Amino acid sequence: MATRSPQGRYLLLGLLDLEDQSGYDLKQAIEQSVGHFWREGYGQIYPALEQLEQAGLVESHVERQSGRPDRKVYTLLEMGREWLREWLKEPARDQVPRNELLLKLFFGRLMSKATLRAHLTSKRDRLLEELRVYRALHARLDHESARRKELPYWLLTLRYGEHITKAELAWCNEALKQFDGEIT
Amino acid sequence: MATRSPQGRYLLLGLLDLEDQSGYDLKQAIEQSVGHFWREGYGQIYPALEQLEQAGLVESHVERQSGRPDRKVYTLLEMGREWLREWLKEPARDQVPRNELLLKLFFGRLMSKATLRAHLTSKRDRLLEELRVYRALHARLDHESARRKELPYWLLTLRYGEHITKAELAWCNEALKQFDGEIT
DNA sequence: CGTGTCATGTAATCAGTTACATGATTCA
DNA sequence: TGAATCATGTAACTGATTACATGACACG
Repeated sequence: MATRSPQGRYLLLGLLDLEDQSGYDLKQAIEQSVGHFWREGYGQIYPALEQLEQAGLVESHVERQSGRPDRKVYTLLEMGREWLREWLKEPARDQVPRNELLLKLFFGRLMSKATLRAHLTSKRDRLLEELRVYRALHARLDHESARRKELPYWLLTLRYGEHITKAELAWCNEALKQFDGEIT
Repeated sequence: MATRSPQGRYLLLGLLDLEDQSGYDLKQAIEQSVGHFWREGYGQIYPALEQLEQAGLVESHVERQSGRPDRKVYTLLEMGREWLREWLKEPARDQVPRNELLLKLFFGRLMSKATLRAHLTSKRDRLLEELRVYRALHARLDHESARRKELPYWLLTLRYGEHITKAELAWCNEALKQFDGEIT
């Protein structure tokens, strides 16, 4: 496992540092904690866990369950914790930007004003929904994780999302105002 | 070419609609026009152009040059323009979010305050630089493209970048203030 | 004389998504 | 009876990045 290996692995290490859990649990945990800025599917998680185990960064044991499938629960090993710490020190690279909406709007001259507005209002709706999710998350964090030492960091990433979403919303409304009423 | 084929193809069609050009030109054009929200490398562009030609959406002719390599210049065909228009009507999907900086900050408890601040200040510096680029782009557009019909759409995407970057900057400063002075 | 620009492309690798497969239990 | 949840995984496909290869000219 080279230093430049996929960042998703470190996410798994980081979550396992908080709590022992299975691949299935990890998927859930990802959605609920970092889901607004990072996503992983099972197709990434399960093979990654196996590789991490082979590399000696985590270990696993099978928990037998009655009535439902057995769980394979992973534990972070000291070596894994060290890899995680090392990774945290390295500078973060910006993701390659890829914004499909902007790509379409860039060629906005080729579409009708109605389509243009539809793109923008649909985006605005999704943004409003996102804001609601953030508020719920915020409330849940304040309530359930009030005394966790990690809380300030979790709030930091949450506030990022709120800042960005509000900015997108402002842009959206500004754009809609600009094309408001224009026909053709 | 199915409807869900890579969006980068449509970018090529869109740029070819503005002007006939070569793969090399397209790379340059991408960087200078949509570079802040979309990137493509030669490894994508050249094969894509060939596929577009085979699909009958563009055509090419070779321009001989003395002293420098020949250019293969592509032209958008009517069918390509139609594909482009159809694509523009379809709703844009949000990209999968992947923010490496936030991923690290989420596990901020495992790093020193110095590292945390280093991550944030480095991000802030990059954001300030981005803002400068936007200002330059803004000026160039106002000056060089003043009478282009596409200008309002180009400005729309530019303002998006400005909004977002400013929001990120505000978040960054807020975060730095929060961890200011904290040692350990 | 080395670096950068112009110009086109291929091949190898790596990453990511989607679909598929299994199978018991719970809930409406 | 059918859908959702729990739980693990594989295989196929698609997409993206990186490195490599070529070669002339211009600039300092």
